[in-house]
Amino acid sequence: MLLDRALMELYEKLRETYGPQRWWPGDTAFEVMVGAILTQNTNWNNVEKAIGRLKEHDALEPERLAALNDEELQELIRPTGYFRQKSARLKRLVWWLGETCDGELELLDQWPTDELRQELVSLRGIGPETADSILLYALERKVFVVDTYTNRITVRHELLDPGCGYHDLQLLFTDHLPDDLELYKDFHAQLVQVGKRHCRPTPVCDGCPVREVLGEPTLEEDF
DNA sequence: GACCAGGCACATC
DNA sequence: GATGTGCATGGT
Repeated sequence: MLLDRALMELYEKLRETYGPQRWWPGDTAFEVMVGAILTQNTNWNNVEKAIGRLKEHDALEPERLAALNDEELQELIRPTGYFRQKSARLKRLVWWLGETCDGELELLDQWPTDELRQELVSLRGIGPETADSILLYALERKVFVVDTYTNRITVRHELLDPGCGYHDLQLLFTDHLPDDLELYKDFHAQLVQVGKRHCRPTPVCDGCPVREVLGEPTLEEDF
């Protein structure tokens, strides 16, 4: 079908432009989960600072992080912004890990993806994107991650209507791409790369590789 | 100084 | 169900 081809062409173009992204950066599944929360509406540079501080304090494993009091944790993650909210979100994630697998993340391998996703989004502070990032990059589940850039790109190029929901965006990709975990991982990463450079609230169309595949965007108002 | 970042929850209409 | 607002630091 037409969309299948267009999406794969887009992916090939992006990969050719930016190279394989090897996402998610992080040494352990837990580090990936922590990063997924810390990066909410936040530049990755700031997240790296916070992760580095957590590592310095040996706090990048569930038990050690749980042992920090709120003020200590907030201070370590301060560079990411929203540090009061995010410290609570991290604490809730760690609590949940304790309840479900006693902090042994390998035990989550037994769980069906749907159930894991339901559990994750039921935690306050973990929405659809954060849950899916955790599922895809920390737990290696075949889930396509949708973010602001994915939204802008598809809407500006009229692949979907403005106002489409998270699930609609997800289906656009899962319905039209091969069932391939590594493709899901790298495609999302590529969309972020091109998004940062070209798909900002006010588009920076000059030299955008997306245009070469999907044509000129219809210039909607900023979002 | 303004704009923006790899969101989410909650209030209000 | 759509729309608006608070959360907060740091880079460009």
